[in-house]
Amino acid sequence: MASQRGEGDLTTPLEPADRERARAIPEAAVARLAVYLRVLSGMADQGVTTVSSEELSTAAGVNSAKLRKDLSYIGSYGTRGVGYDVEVLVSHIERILGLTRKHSVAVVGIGNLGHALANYGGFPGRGFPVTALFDVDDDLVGVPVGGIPVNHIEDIQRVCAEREVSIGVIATPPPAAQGVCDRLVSAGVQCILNFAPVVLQVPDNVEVRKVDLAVEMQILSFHVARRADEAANDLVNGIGVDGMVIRP
Amino acid sequence: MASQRGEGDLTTPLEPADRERARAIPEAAVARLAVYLRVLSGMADQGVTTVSSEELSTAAGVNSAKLRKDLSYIGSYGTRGVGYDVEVLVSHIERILGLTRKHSVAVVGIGNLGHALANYGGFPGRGFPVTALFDVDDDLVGVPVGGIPVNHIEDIQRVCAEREVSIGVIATPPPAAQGVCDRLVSAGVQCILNFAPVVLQVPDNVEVRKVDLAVEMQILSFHVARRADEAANDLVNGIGVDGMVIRP
DNA sequence: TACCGCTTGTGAACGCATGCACAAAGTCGG
DNA sequence: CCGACTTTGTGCATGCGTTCACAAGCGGTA
Repeated sequence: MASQRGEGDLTTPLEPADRERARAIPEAAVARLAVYLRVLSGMADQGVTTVSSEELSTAAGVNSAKLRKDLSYIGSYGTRGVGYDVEVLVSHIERILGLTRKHSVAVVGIGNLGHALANYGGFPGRGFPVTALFDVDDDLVGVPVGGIPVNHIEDIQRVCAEREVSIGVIATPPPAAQGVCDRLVSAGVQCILNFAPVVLQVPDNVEVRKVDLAVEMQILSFHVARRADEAANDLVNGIGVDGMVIRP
Repeated sequence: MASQRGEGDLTTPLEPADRERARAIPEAAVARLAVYLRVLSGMADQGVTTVSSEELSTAAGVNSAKLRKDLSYIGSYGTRGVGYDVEVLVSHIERILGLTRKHSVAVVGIGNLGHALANYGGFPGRGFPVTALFDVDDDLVGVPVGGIPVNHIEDIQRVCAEREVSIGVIATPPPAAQGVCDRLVSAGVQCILNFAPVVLQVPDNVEVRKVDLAVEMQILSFHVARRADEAANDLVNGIGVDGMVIRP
């Protein structure tokens, strides 16, 4: 048990054992870890010190076995017969997710969405300070939004370097997205969160996550349609909408 | 070829063959179909009439085999040796995704994000008109946002019924989310898009999709950390940051 | 008409993620 | 100190999704 680590030390960030684990964590599990972390933080705020996999999993909306497996990816920090120490788990997940380091965020495209993002003011969950804003519109340049003055998009490279931006958020109209993305990449940004409904082309060393409202809506639409369809289907098969069989 | 269907006819929406297929489409494939649809629409606008799986797949950022399999879920609409007719594919995907019907959207929580969403004015991709806005703040009630006056949250049930809302969007602060969700559900809304960082509890017949910025950021953070870690690891193993071996 | 080249559609193999079920391991009460 | 109870951690089986590879099918050409 020779662990316990300082904050954001980039040269020796994790013990070798943890390091190999970090490689092996499935993407899906990483997303859930973030959810567990939020639930755990809430519990810690309420003074809860210990939690079982059963409690935590229901609060996070997953299967308890899945939860335990997810936690096992990052090591064994529970006590059999008791559960998990909330504080320990929180700090351990934070370390695995790299949250001991601050991640400076730049938002590009200060339209409606960009405004909303900038005004979140330090992203939800903290640890993600927005330190730079960009837009093409000269009228916006210099105007402070959420306390930060907007820079012109031409200055991306310089400003991102100065402020050590590690995450770029693209909130531009679709046609501008790829160009902005290219600039962010050439400015050394390796992680991009893309709100524009465009498939971005990036080099292998850059990580892109996309948030696509249109796609989300259309997935919901699909389910509406499927349901309406099943209902119609059941009707012609003699089953009423309430599940009662009409013609037995 | 006894197909071709009218618009949003809820009683006989799909041919039996299509109906069974719709059940079987994997969730992941549905999400990609929405992406294909967008790419195809763009192509159609540029006058492209035919596209091969290879072209379409690279434009959509996926493997060509995956694309063909995805399309096979919705039927065989390609021509061997030639490719797919863009128009045919567009209208077929639209039908499968249920986009021949308009889906009325309600946004709850008119803060920064709610404003941004309301102002999108008919959601990206069209076919998702925002027809109702809600907030608890009395000062907001009656104020038009994006052309639609805000209603008080107490009136959700009545207004949603009147305007036949089929999709509810939750953009409230976290503590309010579950309450709002419950009201939407009791108002008969069966599809919810949740922007609040909360795990919603809903009955089985309700479909929830969540957009969680904090989680997205944390996933990116994880990759930043993993990368920094690999770099450190490679350094101690004698591999420089540019991939060159220092001590062979 | 018969051949050739191109592209689709899909059977089959593979790999990843999920869920089950249980042994291991710890606590607590007597 | 021991035994009963609780909860973790994980080996294993199952199912889903992705990828490969190729036969089937179509248009163009001679």
